Amino acid sequence: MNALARSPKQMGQLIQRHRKALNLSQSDLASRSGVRQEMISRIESGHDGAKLGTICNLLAALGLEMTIGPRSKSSIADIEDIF
Amino acid sequence: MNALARSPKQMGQLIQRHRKALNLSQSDLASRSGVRQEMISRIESGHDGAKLGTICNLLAALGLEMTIGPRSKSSIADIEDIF
DNA sequence: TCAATTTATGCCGAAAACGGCATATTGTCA
DNA sequence: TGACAATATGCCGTTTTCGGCATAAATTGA
Repeated sequence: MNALARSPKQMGQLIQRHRKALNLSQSDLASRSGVRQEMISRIESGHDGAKLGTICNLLAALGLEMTIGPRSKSSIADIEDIF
Repeated sequence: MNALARSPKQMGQLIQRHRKALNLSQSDLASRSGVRQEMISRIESGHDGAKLGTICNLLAALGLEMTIGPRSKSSIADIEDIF
């Protein structure tokens, strides 16, 4: 299922969600991705300003990928984010 | 149409493609997004290490959005990038 | 309850982003 | 060919990332 990530904050939430879905600790993800546990913590908690390369490394380590498309369809992900 | 962006380089190419599709100059996009023309130039030409927030601003100004999903389907975007 | 694990936070230093400005390079069109 | 627009590159100063290490706070399980 694809989820929206319009802001660094949403991106952090998605990374956390998928990490937990894989039953990985931040340290596990850290050793897989090369990104340190402390940074993962900061990124997941909405920390603005992570580098795109860092995010790409995390997503790859989680078996995820980014796609770009027209901004329109209000998907289920939007509604989930409200609550 | 949704396109893959697994790396900062791919992301830059996509931003450039969509900017041109809208007939915008880098300066036009700069004033819309708050990101300076010089940075847009560097990002479009594969500049590693832009901040996620900067990318989000550019995408929003282009009417685009990011989605995150499982890494699997080799889409047309992959094949395009080979050539 | 208590210990172990997990997550969050603080500080340091090196490297880099980014705003800002200047200017070189390239592209376009008359 | 010449003028103008668009894009690329260089430098400076401030801010921030990020690696690295330490440790506090929170969570989990026995």
